[in-house]
Amino acid sequence: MFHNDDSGAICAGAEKSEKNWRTQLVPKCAHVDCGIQSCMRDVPFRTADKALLERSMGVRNFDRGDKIFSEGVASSGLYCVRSGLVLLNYKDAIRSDKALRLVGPGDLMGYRSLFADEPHVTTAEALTVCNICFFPKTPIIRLTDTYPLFSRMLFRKLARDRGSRNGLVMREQHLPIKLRLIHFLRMMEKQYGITSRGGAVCVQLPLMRRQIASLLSARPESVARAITELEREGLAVANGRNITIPNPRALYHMLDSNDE
Amino acid sequence: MFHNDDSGAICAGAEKSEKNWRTQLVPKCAHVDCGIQSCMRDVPFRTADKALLERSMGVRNFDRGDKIFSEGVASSGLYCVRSGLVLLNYKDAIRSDKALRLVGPGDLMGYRSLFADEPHVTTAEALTVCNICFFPKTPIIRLTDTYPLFSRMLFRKLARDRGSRNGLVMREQHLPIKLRLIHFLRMMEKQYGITSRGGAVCVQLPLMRRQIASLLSARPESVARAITELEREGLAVANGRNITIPNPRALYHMLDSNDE
DNA sequence: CGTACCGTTGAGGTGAGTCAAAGTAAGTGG
DNA sequence: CCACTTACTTTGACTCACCTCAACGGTACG
Repeated sequence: MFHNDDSGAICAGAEKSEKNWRTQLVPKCAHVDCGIQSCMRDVPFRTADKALLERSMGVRNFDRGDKIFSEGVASSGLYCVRSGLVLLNYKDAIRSDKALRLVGPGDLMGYRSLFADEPHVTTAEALTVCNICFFPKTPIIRLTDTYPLFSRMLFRKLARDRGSRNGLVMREQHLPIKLRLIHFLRMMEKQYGITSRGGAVCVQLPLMRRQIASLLSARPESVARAITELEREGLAVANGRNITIPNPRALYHMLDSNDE
Repeated sequence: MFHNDDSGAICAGAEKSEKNWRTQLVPKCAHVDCGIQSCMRDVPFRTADKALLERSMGVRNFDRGDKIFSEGVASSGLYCVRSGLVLLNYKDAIRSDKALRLVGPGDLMGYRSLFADEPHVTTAEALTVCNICFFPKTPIIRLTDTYPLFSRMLFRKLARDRGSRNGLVMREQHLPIKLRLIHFLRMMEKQYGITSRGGAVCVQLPLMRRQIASLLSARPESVARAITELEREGLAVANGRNITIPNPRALYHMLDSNDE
């Protein structure tokens, strides 16, 4: 379970500033409104315990490029992305960086490290401006110990997150780059695509070619070439990080019948 | 969390026989002695609850090639490998089979599907004769609800399992085949290697070239060639599925300094 | 003794990596 | 506002690691 994309650094964004998580401006709604909330429904929290969670919660904004937590650092809690997009990186067998997966709004990070009680094996980097909330280890453990249902809902969420979404990117790496790219676009489109009338979908990717390439286990040049090829085939229109897919069904059809 | 290698099929081994899990000969020790036991230490189980777990536990043997559970089937519980080796397969974006990871003695299977309350996305196939025990969903959920510490220990085990071991195979697939093979051998050697005096290690791989290739996202021919090349370099001696590594440090050194 | 499958080796093709260079966009300072 | 820097993107030419296809030896099994 948990895969390796864990995390939970001590005051992770130390490189950003010494600002404490609490000092940051907390959005108007003081209550918990991130991914963990879906695990709290139906759980008969006592008022005091709910207050504990809310009190201990920290919220911070990160700029593009900021590290939210870093590999090798001990976990100090659970991170939850409210807005923005985060990339988890790890180091492979020869110690070079490799993108592992994307973490988006409503997703949790740092759980593997938290529950394993081991240092992070990944580094979380903000791809866009991010609003991220943080729950320190102690109250989280205390609440999972007190409320088994909360615990179960939390694990259900984690188990389901990994099941779908971009965890899949990693599993397709034996396919040709073009198919991996299509697969990647399909995932991004599901989460971030804007469908216009006519069926065309526009995705604004918050990743640069280098990062897409790392996710796909490829090189930036190869990604550029694959995109160019899709353009030549009329399956996509790229404009920097904006990609328009005129006919999604035609594009995804290539995954089913991989006849060039 | 959980990665996608989940599982927990209903009477999974239906293709093997209609034998119920309980009908199989249970090894002399009637108590729980598989991977889940490590999660039970220090947990203040009441006698009745411990008995419940033991009573509901099923044990079965599988022959080489048997399916323990299959993709698409709903989870019915948690599987634990006592002995033998199991391969988890999934279907990729173009619906062709791909090996995901190996599951060995003490490891759990089927947890993602169990906790996500979703069908299995993988198929578990016995690579060797396997002795596997099974805990039905209901008592497992009941016990995790009753004993938060048990729950936490269980998740800790799962989180730690994925962190190390062969989950890593998947993450190295952008490296050349030879390095992936070395990485794979290192993992297998740690678990199944027999070290003779002199430092040489002998590993008897229970996988055929085809399966190794699938794990490494490569072709059987390429695996054979990579092994041959390691032999030419004096780093390994292969005899079918027996591989002897005369000097493990020299072999693994290639991962650090990948200068051919 | 044939059938079937696994494992190995060879020959040949190709997808994708490497290297290099030019084009583009974004930020900086005068 | 415009040079200048810097980093990202794209394209081309070349190379090579790996895949494909095919043949052959070994072993198991009926």
